[in-house]
Amino acid sequence: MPKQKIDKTELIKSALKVFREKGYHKTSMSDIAVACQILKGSIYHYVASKEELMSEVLSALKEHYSQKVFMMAYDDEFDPEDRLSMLAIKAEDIFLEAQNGNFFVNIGLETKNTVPAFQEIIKSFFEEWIKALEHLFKYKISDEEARVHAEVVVAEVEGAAMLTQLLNDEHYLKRTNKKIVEVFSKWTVTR
Amino acid sequence: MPKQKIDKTELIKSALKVFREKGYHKTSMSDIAVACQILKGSIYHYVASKEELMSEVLSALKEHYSQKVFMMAYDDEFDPEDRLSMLAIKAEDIFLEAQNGNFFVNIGLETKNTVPAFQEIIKSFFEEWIKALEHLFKYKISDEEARVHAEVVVAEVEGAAMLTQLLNDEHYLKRTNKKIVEVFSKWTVTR
Amino acid sequence: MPKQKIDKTELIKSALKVFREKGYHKTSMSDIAVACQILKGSIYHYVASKEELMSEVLSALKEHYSQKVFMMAYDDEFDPEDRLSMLAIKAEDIFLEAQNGNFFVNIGLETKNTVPAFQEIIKSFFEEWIKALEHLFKYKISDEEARVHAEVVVAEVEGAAMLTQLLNDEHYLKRTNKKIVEVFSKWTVTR
Amino acid sequence: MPKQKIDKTELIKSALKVFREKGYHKTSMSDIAVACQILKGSIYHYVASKEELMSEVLSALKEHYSQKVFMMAYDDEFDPEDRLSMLAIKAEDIFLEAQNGNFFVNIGLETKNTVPAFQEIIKSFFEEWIKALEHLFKYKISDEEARVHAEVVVAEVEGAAMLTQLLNDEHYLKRTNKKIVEVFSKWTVTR
DNA sequence: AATGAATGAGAATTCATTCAT
DNA sequence: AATGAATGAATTCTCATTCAT
Repeated sequence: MPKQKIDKTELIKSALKVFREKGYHKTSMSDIAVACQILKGSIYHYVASKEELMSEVLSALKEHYSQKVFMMAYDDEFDPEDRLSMLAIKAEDIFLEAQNGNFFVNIGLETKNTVPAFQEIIKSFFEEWIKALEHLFKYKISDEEARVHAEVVVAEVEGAAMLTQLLNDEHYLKRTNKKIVEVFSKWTVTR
Repeated sequence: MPKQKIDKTELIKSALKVFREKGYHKTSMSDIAVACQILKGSIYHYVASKEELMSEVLSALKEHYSQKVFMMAYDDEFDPEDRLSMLAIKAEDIFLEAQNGNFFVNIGLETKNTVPAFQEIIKSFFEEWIKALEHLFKYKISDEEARVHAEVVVAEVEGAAMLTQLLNDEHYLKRTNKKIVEVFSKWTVTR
Repeated sequence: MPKQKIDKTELIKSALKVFREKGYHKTSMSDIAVACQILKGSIYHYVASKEELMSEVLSALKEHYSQKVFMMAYDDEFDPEDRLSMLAIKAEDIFLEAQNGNFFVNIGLETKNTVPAFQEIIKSFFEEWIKALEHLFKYKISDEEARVHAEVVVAEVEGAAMLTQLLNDEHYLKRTNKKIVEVFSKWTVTR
Repeated sequence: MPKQKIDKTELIKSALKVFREKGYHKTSMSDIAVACQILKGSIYHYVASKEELMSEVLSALKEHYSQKVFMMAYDDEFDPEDRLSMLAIKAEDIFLEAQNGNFFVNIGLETKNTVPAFQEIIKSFFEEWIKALEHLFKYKISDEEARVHAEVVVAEVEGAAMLTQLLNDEHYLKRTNKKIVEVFSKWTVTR
């Protein structure tokens, strides 16, 4: 009696939720099955392994960021200031909503030496993020400075997100985001 | 052949090495036993459980930082500039040597929702670090600014360490450390 | 080779056999797995733990006694004398067949201070047994006397079963059962 | 630094306490070591194995009953009635004090099929008990009846002790002991 | 497609026992 | 005698994965 109970998108969404909560190694296929209300064995109709499932989760999430968040940096309909603001707000929302920081960071650190397969996609997430910021900063500062500043900003945000998580205090992340936008606004255009 | 093969300090050192490499959940007691060249079961002479072992590792490491690193911030024999420099160098060395970033961050993020017992000690590590920096910054800026700046610096360093790890490029961490020391030197004393 | 190899009823029957033989603590999940010809791990498809397995065994066995043995005390199609006789015969058969006395007694005594979870169901077994006898005795003696006598009879039978087991001699149990039926027959109805 | 910390008698007493509480299989050498405040390894100076330890415990306890309890049955300084009374009181005290019923029964049932070595001594305990009662009953009834009645009395007491334990109600044991003494007193001497 | 029973390797932990000091 | 570290086998339980239905 085969009846489609879920589709792959739902599986990936549920898996993300569980992986976010418990991390990669501590999440069992059973946990995920419970989360999508199917049986453990059925997961293998959609993916070949736990590792592949996580890869798909990471890809889907990265795609989401690319198209819904980083993309905003290139949208000429808005001022660069507004675009940066929007980026910052989106990022903050995502971090705080999930209450678990940046998924790419969490999984990246946890699996660095145990599941190398995930590193590539995680790397590309950060590259895109840095590039989006770099693009905006180029409106105001030199190409070289823009790259450096983009890297610094990503580091600051991630560092703040981590403190927010480990010290259970949202102010680290909020203050950092505010500062980033302010600094940008104050720059006089030099190019 | 019952004869002292290891002592608790060695066990904790070996455990740290393995936990650093594979994280908490992916490390098995067997992995640790291999690392200390004893049998799995013998570990239970020293600690009651894997969780307790990790707690001891975290405590020992925090103690090490307190006494060998953060302590330097309070050593009046050196200029504040030099003390900050020394702090930065020490921290950088540790991060890069281990090739696995900040142990407290890695374990803290991995176990946040799965082993709450570790959060307290991890929190205290960051508190001490922030306080050490705050103490130094107070030589040059107001009390309130000093606290804020200390938090920012920790976030920056950790963010950079994370990028260094995930993107496999040491320059993030090195640049950040350099910048922090430079900024400090440039401040004219205002108090 | 995933195909139905056993069902839960079989698991419980096999577990009962092994528990009867070796008791609770000395029986390993491995022993039970061997008895049902499945793998150790597979047992956990049916029950969550050894403790739960024993609970299910006790429940199933109590249910069996309720419906196949104690129930006979209330069957109006037979004389009270015959009903008591049938009860005694059934009980004797079961004790002697298993060669291990009364499972509820054995497990109850073994686990009294180590697995309190079993006590409830064991208690209820004895309560039902006493009530069944009490019901029969009420045909001949006062309500109060009937209760006391039911308790005494259960104690006598269990004491005899124990001696039969520990001294390896069936005569204790057989004699006791005979006496109980005889005493009942000799009572002149007083109510 | 070898200093006598305990003697064998103390070891056996402590072991009895723990075995009574947790049974044979669930008691670990470690539990016993804790109870006598020595180290696990030191137990092996006194006994060669856990099994030997239990054997010594059983022997010591049986010896105690022989000399302090059953012996009373043969003491011509008292009336047979008084002797039986004393026996009953002693037995009741012991059962109720320990709150764990009859040690010989508990261990006998638990280890019947797993540690045959204990059965011999357990058997001899019951034989002596029965013989002591038989000796007293012979004052009033025929040799053959005396033996049978002694067996019945032991069964009744043990059955009642078991109910007292499993149903958590002292009245079973107390009522049985009272009855036994009363019945004895009522017998007119027939020999 | 979905089920759910089965697998088998491996996890953490316990424990009786040994033995050099 | 006592210690306490070490052993190694066994125990309970978990889990990713397979596959007949």
